[in-house]
Amino acid sequence: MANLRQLSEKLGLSQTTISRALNGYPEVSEATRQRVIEAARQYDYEPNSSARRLATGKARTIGHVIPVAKHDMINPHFTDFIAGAGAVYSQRGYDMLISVVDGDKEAETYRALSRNRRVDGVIVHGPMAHDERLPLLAEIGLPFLVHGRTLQAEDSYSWVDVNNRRAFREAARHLIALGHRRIGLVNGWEHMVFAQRRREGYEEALREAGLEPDPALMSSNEMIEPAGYEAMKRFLLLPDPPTAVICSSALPALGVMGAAREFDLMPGTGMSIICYDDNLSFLDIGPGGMGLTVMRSGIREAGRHCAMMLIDRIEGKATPSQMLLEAELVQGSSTGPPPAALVAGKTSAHR
Amino acid sequence: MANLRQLSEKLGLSQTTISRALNGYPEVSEATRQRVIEAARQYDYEPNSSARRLATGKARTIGHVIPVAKHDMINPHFTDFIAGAGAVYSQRGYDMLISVVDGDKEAETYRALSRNRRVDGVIVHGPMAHDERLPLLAEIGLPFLVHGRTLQAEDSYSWVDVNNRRAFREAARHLIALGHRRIGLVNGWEHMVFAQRRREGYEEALREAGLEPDPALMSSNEMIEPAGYEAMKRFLLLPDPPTAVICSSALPALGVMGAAREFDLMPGTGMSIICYDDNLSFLDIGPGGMGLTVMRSGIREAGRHCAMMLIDRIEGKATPSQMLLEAELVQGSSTGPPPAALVAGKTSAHR
DNA sequence: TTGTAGGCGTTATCAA
DNA sequence: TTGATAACGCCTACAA
Repeated sequence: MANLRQLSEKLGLSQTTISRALNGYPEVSEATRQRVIEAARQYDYEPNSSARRLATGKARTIGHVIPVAKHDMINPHFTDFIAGAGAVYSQRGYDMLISVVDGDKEAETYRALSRNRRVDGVIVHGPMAHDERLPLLAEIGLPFLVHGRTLQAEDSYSWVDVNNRRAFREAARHLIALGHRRIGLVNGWEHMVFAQRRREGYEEALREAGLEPDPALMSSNEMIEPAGYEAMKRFLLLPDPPTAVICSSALPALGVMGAAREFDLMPGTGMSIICYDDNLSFLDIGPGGMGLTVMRSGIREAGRHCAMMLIDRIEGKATPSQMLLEAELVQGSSTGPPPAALVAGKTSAHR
Repeated sequence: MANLRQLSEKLGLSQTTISRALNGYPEVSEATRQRVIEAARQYDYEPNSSARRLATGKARTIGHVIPVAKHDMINPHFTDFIAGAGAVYSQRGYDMLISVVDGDKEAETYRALSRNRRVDGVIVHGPMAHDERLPLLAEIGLPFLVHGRTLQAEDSYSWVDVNNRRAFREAARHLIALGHRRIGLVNGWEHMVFAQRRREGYEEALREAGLEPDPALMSSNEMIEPAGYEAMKRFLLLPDPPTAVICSSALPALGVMGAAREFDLMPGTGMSIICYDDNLSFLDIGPGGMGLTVMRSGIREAGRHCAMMLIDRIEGKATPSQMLLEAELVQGSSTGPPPAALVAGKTSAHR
């Protein structure tokens, strides 16, 4: 059955009543409602979404704008994020609109999305320290939620973020407690705020243990396999190489492991490794998979939270709000006391 | 400016004329058109998409349905595919709708998408040998294009696929020409048609060289790192291990490399490796990246072709059509004559 | 070349 | 509890 009118003629009821029955309005009698619902199923009727959107003024759609330059990398974490967010959209009757645009057309795209009324709100990905998208979205009045935080006024907008500073501080503390004094950091690009925060957490832990952060033991790069490999190799060629390393993500961790292996350093005994783990579905680096000790906070859950909070906001069930997720340390076999400490018997073995 | 009526009042023109001017109809005078376009820009007017969709009956949206079970893996190739498809959608004024649904609700989702008129067509991902989605979509009359092929009547529907059989035949031939006789295959799950075709191509090449395919040298599994590792390890523990291996994808290739390294087999001299390469933006396994010899066909281009062909079809510019992409052999440093042949001097070095 | 009027399929207001 | 009727904002015959 194509539309309301036809169904109403079939049933001898007005379109109004049918609409009300189907949309759960209270004023329609239970008998009528049942009859309508039954008929809708029988005749395979479903409201036309454009018509409904036009009438209600709601798009029931959330947008994700993905800027991509020609041969740009596209963030592999995105897949799992949208798996989480998308599941929530489906449950709550929203559509997910993904807009892949040239890197320099992002602002323009937000403007168009808003003018068109194609979306009720957007999720902002990969926030920079000072991100021009936030004032833009505020100006055009498009509800948004940021996955991550900027350094702008934190409580003026909605976000979902991981406590990256704490995660990396805890990781470093864990290694320090095991006896490590030379700890490397394989980080992402620091124009991404989360990477900055991660370094800060790492440095905090070092300093509170009386260790001075050494720039030679830090790298900031794309979070991909070769970047991890190169960073680790550079570390290991130092006169005073690290006995442990903290890595920012699963992909570079593969490179880190590869480099360690080239130097015959077994994870956990020759070299301790802790990796931040987004719990990517296609790359299980933690115990159960590759067995690394990880700081874990699932990016799928982050996606779910983002979707829920933005929808609540759009539906007026919440005001701008924030959520700080904590990463959890999961013991694998890639951490242990440093080789020197083992020999000197300075530390008791963990576990 | 919110809508057409307001703009028409501002300009002292009818809504009709403005609509025509903006939509490029020929009958409006050039002077008027310029004036309208200028005013639209100035007042920041853009047509409401729901209204337009309702009036035209076109959604200008392409759907992608992604079935995901609770703790399922979500295909990492998807990211690059949608980067390619999404770029085309943007250029041609289409929206991309992604529907993440429970694994068992896929059919229901297609039905809803169609009844609602939310999309003009869909891309079908990950076709099975006999895929029930195709008859379903044909029945409900929703235009679709398959990324890959089923074993159903190939010219009855539109698809874009890689010539997987040929790619793997060529890869195997290349290794055979180098002198290899024991060649392993690290494949994906064979309920995916492309994996079947890959094995067939591999077996063809072996047979034409008088080699009998050995089940002990084949594995079929999820295309992730640990699967590659386990398969390779199993191969290497055989009494008569392979001297070369063909791998289905970048992620398992990492595992294959890792296992080879554990056995002190250098890629290219101790162990030849050819990998099928989707040219994932975040994992460059070919020359320039990890340096493997690869059979390459970019999945982003595949996404582009899918999008273009489906849109052409929807807009009546084309009938159902098919496109078979060829993978290209790209020489890296992971292939060479087998160690035994080197010693015996049976083969001249390649290149 | 421009304008009038009706329709697209819903939802929402007001009256019965 | 139900029903007319008027939006919602655009497109498109048909008329001028």
